[in-house]
Amino acid sequence: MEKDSNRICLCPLEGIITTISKKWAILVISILGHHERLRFNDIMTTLEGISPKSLTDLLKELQRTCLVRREAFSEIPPRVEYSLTDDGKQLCKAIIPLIQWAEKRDNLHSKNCNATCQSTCCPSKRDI
Amino acid sequence: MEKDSNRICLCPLEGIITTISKKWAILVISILGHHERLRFNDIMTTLEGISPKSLTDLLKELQRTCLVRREAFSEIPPRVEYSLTDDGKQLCKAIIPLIQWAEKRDNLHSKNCNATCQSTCCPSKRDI
DNA sequence: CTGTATCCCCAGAGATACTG
DNA sequence: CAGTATCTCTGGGGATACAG
Repeated sequence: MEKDSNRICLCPLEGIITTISKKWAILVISILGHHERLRFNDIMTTLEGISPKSLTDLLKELQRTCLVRREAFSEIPPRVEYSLTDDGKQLCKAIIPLIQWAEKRDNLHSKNCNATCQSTCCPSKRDI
Repeated sequence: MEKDSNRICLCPLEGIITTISKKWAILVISILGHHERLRFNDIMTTLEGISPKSLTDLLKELQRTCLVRREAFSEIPPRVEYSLTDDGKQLCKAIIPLIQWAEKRDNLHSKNCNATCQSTCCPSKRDI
């Protein structure tokens, strides 16, 4: 029982958890983290399966929590670009240990991840 | 765009996210991480507000995913102790950067976290 | 192209009462 | 003490069609 961690407050985490635990959220963060800026449809097609409503809902939530920035250009046809804020980029880094832990654990528990990933479950692996 | 992270697969994370994003999940993991072993009622009272059903559901999920171990003793009255598995302990460590990021961010965005924590929102701060 | 506007559905979470 | 058994209800997520 280390003294330092005793002082850690879980409140802020609870807050952000409600955001990043939303479906697709981490995927969007990660994908944006690897592309600098992306348009609505690019994200849609990369995610393969998300509905426009779900994606706009999510993007709004991510804007609200200052993780994602939205830039609209007054053109015809309209162009909108999404990118991570500095906060979003830091989050991207903060979850790396979690991803690595999950990956290591997954490899220990089952060996079929690669097979699955090549097909449909994980578009991010191909596109990131 | 770093080459290494390009190879990271998000699949396993997606899997674990569905578990740890459940309400109370991270709180339970953290609390167990700081107490070695706890009984059902201890967790209940520490969490302040969770119903027995929600807690059993969650504990079952955490056992299913090999994060928490359950030990039952054949006594009257019955005694059951919960503790983290090695996997659970590693998870506990893996989310530290996330917690720190969230905490730092929370301090930047609003200064009233401490006030809130002292009251009701964050029993973990008192009890961990 | 970038979204809204609707409608629907059910899994997750809570409240309450009860049991071995 | 450590849970089950029920019931309820909300809202997140999806499908689809449409709009600026």
